[in-house]
Amino acid sequence: MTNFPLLITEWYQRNKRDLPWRSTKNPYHIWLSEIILQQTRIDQGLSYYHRFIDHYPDIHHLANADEQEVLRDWQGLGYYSRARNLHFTARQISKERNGVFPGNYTELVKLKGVGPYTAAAIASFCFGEHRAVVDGNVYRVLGRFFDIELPFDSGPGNKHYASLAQSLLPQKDHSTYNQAIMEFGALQCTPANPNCIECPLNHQCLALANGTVTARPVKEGKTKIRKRYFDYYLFLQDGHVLLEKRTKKDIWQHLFQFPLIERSEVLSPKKSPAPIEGFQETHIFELPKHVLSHQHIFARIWLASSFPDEDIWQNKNWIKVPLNELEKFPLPQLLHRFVQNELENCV
DNA sequence: AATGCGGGGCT
DNA sequence: AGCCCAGCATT
Repeated sequence: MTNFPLLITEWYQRNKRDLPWRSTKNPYHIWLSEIILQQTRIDQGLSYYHRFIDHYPDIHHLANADEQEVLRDWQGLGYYSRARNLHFTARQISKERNGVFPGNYTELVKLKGVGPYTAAAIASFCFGEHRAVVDGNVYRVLGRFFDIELPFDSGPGNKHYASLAQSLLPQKDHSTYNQAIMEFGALQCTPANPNCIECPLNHQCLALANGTVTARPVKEGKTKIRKRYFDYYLFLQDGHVLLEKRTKKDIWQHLFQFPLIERSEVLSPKKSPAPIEGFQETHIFELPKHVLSHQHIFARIWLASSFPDEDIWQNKNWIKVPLNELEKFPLPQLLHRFVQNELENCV
């Protein structure tokens, strides 16, 4: 038996941050915050949370918005399927359930974009269900305190962590404890440089006693990075540009871009063929290397000061967009930055 | 069970 | 350069 939950909760009362979703049980607000915070740090997601609350005060506003508008508000946050699932689920709950969220884990986990973690969080925070949350923080805190050698990203490891977390969940104030263990992982038992010296659990932490703190939790999957080479073609004439929508199952699906040709090797300006008949570039922008979790993208933008004849590209899914409407189209972050920082120099 | 999906921050 | 982040959907 351990007083682990009590110590975690007491630490939380002394150290918790004041965050907007901590002072409500509104399922719409909690759900929105949890979707935004999937694989995303609070510092990065907070402004997006405020923007969505501002633009879509309740779930019906979100349901009645256009998907492209939602994607535009999500621009820069990454994992864009979250935004599409958010919008889909808002429409579903608004139309089919009159805006009322499912009230328990089993029903919540059926929603698109809501998995075991998010369903547990909503069930616990909004409805007081006795259900332990298991996120990256929980893997780390439990993996260290109990010095768990089982990888958390394996089948057996996943089940072990889930049942351990559930067994530790107190009967009283379990919702607060769920918040507490995640906050403890985010602020005290951090991935790098955990503050073990001042930790209230340092006398009972098995990983600290065994000198395995930095080795916990164990993960078996390793990341492999792919290099990609993108040639964008920016046709700029009379205050208009050509855009195309990404439709393939690939990065940035459903976002827009300048017409793109992907090369299989390092770009050679002399050998790169023109994207279309009559293309004549006037400038080449080298974009900074775009570093993502599983790929590095080397991109350049070829600028042409005139459009090709429309009958040449009308069979492609390219659209002609006035520059002052460009901001309505969700772009990948590397193109958004280019538009913000460089495009005005071309016009 | 394994893989793909963003962008930012840290070591 | 590699790992992590209030994970999930797809295959």
